[in-house]
Amino acid sequence: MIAVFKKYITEKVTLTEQEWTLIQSVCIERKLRKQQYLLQEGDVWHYNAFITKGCLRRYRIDDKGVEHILQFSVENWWAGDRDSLINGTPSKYSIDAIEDSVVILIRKEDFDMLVNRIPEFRNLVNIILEKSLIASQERIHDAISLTAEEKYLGFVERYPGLSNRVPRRMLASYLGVTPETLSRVRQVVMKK
Amino acid sequence: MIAVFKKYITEKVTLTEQEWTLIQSVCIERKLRKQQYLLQEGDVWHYNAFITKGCLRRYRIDDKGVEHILQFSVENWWAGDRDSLINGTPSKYSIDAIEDSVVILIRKEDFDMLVNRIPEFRNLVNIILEKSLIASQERIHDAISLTAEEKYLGFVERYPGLSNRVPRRMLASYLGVTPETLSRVRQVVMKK
DNA sequence: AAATAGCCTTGATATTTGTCAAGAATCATT
DNA sequence: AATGATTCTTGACAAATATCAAGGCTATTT
Repeated sequence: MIAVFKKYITEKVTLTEQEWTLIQSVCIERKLRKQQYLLQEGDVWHYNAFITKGCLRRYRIDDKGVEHILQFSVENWWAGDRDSLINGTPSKYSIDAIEDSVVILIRKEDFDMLVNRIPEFRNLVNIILEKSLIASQERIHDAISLTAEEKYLGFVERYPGLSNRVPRRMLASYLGVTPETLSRVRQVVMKK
Repeated sequence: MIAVFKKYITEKVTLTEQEWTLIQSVCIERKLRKQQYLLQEGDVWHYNAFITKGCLRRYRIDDKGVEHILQFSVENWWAGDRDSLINGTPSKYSIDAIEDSVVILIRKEDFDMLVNRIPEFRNLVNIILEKSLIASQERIHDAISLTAEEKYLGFVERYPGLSNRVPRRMLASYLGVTPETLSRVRQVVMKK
């Protein structure tokens, strides 16, 4: 499964063979069964996680016990809790697998080492950060501006395929509406 | 006003005198009258902007002509449109001054040069990026999870002072509610 | 200080979304 | 294939928020 990661990396940057060997040497592959936790609320997060297979979600649970999903991560994307990682604080989030998944973990110290030793890797990481931030801004815009229907259609357009892959109640949670509302929205959309 | 920027920088990282001189040499100071644009929708953004005085807002206007504010930036914070800056695409946002303001502009090429020549500066920029991303995640959570009242109280708590500094209709726009709703929410909160 | 314009609030009403409950459909396990 | 458990949908109703309209307040300009 590390081949997926290698493909991802080498498509984005050109590395020497030694550099890739160095990266590979700090990669930890971990399988996750559906429903299994990668991170539980309250624990401190020490890794960067790259998904080579499957789908994960990061979410929080409010006072009333309702889940709110901040992120879905599928193959070729990253997961984790930056806040906990950087500040060393207990995580407010939980991360678990929506499908049987495989992730590659790189410990924070190792990741920092890679960033310092491989300039191309640093660039890549920076670009990912920038893209994440731009995407977050877009999501904030949608959250404060759009109706439930617009949010749903926007999601389907932005992440084609994913809307059929995640359970509806989770999609509803991600969009910030109830499952019932999403169900009705979909019904209306179908008729058009 | 550049003294404000120097103070900001030197409080965060230690620089040699030459390094600061280099930074200063690419700083462009610009005054903005209240209401004046720093960036207009459709234009390409080429800078990083640091606010030394005043308050700016970044916003979008939807099909119905309604403004949606993505960000307020006050003294000692940054403004700009990363998306346009990085991708060279026309901006979806406008940025203008809520108060008479002073900003320091650094052209993209110059900024990249600083990042490459001054390792400490690169670190600083990275930390800012990380913090911005963490804050964005927090805002997404609030947007999809909280009621209007909770959003308002959260804002007041997170940005004390700012809620009295920006016009209420703009605060409402930032929170994703109408001015009328914010007005009513505040009325309820006052009584408690 | 007067005039003007924009902003904020308040009320009445409409719309959207949430809540609760029940039945149907789907999925996982045996 | 049968069972049970979860998820999804649908309906009736409740609550939250938006819309529209009017009046009062505030600030800016003259």
